[in-house]
Parts: sequence; structure tokens; C-alpha cells
Amino acid sequence: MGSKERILRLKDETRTKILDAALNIVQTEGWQALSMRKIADQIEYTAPIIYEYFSNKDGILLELTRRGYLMLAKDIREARDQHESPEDKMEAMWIAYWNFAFTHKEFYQLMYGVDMVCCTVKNSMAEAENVGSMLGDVIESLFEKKPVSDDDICMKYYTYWSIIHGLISINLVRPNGRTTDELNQQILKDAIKGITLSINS
Amino acid sequence: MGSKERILRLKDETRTKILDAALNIVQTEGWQALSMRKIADQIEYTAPIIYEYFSNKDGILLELTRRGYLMLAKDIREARDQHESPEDKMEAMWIAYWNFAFTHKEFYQLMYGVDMVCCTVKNSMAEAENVGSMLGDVIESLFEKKPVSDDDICMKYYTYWSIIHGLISINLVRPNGRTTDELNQQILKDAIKGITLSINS
DNA sequence: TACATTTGCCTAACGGTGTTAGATTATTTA
DNA sequence: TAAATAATCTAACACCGTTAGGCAAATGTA
Repeated sequence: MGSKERILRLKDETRTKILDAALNIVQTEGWQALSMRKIADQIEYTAPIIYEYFSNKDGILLELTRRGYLMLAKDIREARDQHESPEDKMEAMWIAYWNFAFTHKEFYQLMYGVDMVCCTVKNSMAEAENVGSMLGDVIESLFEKKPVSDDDICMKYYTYWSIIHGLISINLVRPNGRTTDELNQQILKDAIKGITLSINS
Repeated sequence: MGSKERILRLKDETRTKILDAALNIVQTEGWQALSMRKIADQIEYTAPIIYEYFSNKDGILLELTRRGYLMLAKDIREARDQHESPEDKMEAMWIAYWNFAFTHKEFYQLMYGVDMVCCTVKNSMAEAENVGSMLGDVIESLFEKKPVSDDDICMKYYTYWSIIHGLISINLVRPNGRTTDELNQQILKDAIKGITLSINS
């Protein structure tokens, strides 16, 4: 009875097709245009079929969020592993974060609620903790004094995160601002260096 | 023919009632729950009536955005005028900005696209420029070297804005994070002081 | 092979949304 | 009082997320 597996594989394929279709619609028409019927059209089914693969629309968004965090974690991990000193790691990781936000704009919007409909319970997700712990680890290694308290790490983490998330949000929501890419990069790097320097001052 | 004016006044009143109703719904049920029919219910009319006061739903959001910027500008102006030195002004203004975001959470969400449906063309609005120019002026006065280039101001402006907007966004989207108010304030003030110090370093 | 059961997929519908057209009622003007 | 204008409503359109029920094909069983 190998047909069982083949059928399961087919089911998994259409599940993936649903996610791909959703992503495709979002990338071409934006989050507002995403509808169950459009997804169904694209995979050549009718809308109710989707509910056999996801409990509802939020289920689809949740899965896409999960995948987004996995991609982001991969990018940040690779950036980390290409440098030696904590300072270089830190800068590379945040730049990877920054790049992710713009090369996967839709994911970032979904993951961080920038100009997006809230898909409710997206806080306290395991995949998000992963990114956080990696960044937290390197932040800890930036401190010269030991031991480093959780509050110290948390504070610096939020400081980094805030300025970068802020910059990204501003640029995502207002792409017509008069900030060039060069200027943004300059602000970003200066801010990172500044925070990094401030850690042991 | 004083009735003309009375009628105009009545029209203006219902226009305000529409905005108040919209705000009331948003404050109690969130942006997702805002609908034309609910607004109409609250002002004891039917939905099509609203289209004689606003071209569409986005028109309502746009007007609320405008009013939000006016309120924010007022808060920031008052904070500025209660201090003497540029450093104190800067901190007070950004703290006013911060406070506005949380005491008028719905406005901030609308104005800065945090966890919100996009109401499209909300960039390049006159009222937004107002806030920007005020902050820019004080930033310019922080520089010891003269003259200060527009790029210098723009960069520092974005640096300030980013970290604060980022912090706010994080806290708005993830209110269940383990950051206390004290910690947020600490991060905020430290970041402001840091950026301010970095201007003449 | 014949029947019963499960599966896959669809149509139709419910209640909601923003928005528009047309009819109806009330008010003002001549 | 009659005509004209303004104010407001009802009904409808096309969309949305979601659910219920039915049809037809595939599968399991005798």
C-alpha cells in the first residue's frame, strides 16, 4: 500500500501550492489583496478546499510567518559565521536582518506587523525566540565585564532592534521619503557602531 | 437667510459626529472592526449618508490621520517650549512623541502604519512635515559646527526617529514582551542621550 | 463482480464588507 | 398651493471569510 504515501505526498504538495499561491498574490498585489478565493483560483480549486489544509486564513498567515522566521534565522546565522570578532558579527547580523526585511518585504511585514492586518497571536513563537537567542548570545559576548545580567542583554538587544526596526518600518511605510539607500546604510552602520561602543563605556 | 449658516453648521456637526463615531469604534474594538455601517449605526443614519461627508472610508482615515498629526504637533511644541537648552528640548520632545504614541495608540497606528491596514497615500502630508520641521530645527541647533547640511540633519533625524519608532512599534505589536516601562524609558533616554552626544563627537 | 463506504471536490448559502443607483420623503422656494 | 430641491432611505452589486450539504469518483469489502 505505497499509495498511502503517494497520496500524503500529494496532499503536502497542494499544501505547499496554497502557500506559494498566497505568497505570489501578496508579492504582486499586496496583503490587502490576499483572499481565499484568489488562492483557490491560482491552484485551480474552489475556496472551501483550502480549509482542508488550513483551519482558516490566519492559519495560512501563521505558517508563512513561521517560514519567514526560519529564513531570517538562516540569513542571520550565515552572516554570523562569516566573521570572527563579535563586533564584525554584530554588524553583519544586523545588516542581514536589514537585507532580509527588504528582499522579503512581505515576510517582514507579516512578521513584524508593519502596515499589516494583525493576525493575532503571533507573539511568543518558537521560531522568533530562535532569532532572539542568537542575537542575544553575540550581544553577551560583546560585554567585557562578566557576568552579564539578562537585563543588560535585553536592554542592548532592544536598543539595536529598535533603531533597525524603526528604520525599516519608516522605509517600508514611506518608500517615497528622500532618504537614499546610501544614507540609510550610513545611519544603520553608525547606529550599530554607536550602540556597540556604548556597551563598555 | 441665517438658516444657510445653521444648516452648514449642522453639516459640520454630523461630519464631526462621523469622525467621533469612527474613533469611538476603533478605541473600543480596534481598527479591524471599523465599518461604514457601524459608524452609521452610531450616528443613527444609514451607511450611504456618510458618502456625502467623505468620499469613501479612506477619506475618514485620512482626516483622522490629519487630526492625529495636529495633536502630535501640539504635544511636541508644548514640550519644546518648556525647556531652554537644546538637549533638554530634544529629550522632552521625543518623550512627548513617545507618550503620544501610547496615550493615542489608535492615532499612532493609523499615522505610522503599525499593525494597520494601509490607507495608501498617506505619505507627503503637510501636517506630517510640520512635525518633521520642528524636530529638524532643534536638531540643527544641537550642532556646534555651522553651517549644518541638510544631510546631517536628515541623518540624525532618522536616527532618533528610528530608534523611537522602533521601540514603539515593538511595544505596540508585542505588548506581552518582558520589557517593563522602566526598562523602556531607560532604553529611550539612553538612546536619546547617546545620539545627542554623538552629534558633536 | 456487486454493493457499501469513504474520499475529493463542488455548489449554494450565510452574514459581513465598501460602495452606488434609484426611489422616497421632507423641506424650501416660487 | 405647486414645483423644485434637498435629505434620507431601500435595494442592490461585487466582494470577503466560512460552513453545510450533495454529487461523483475512488476505494474497500463480500
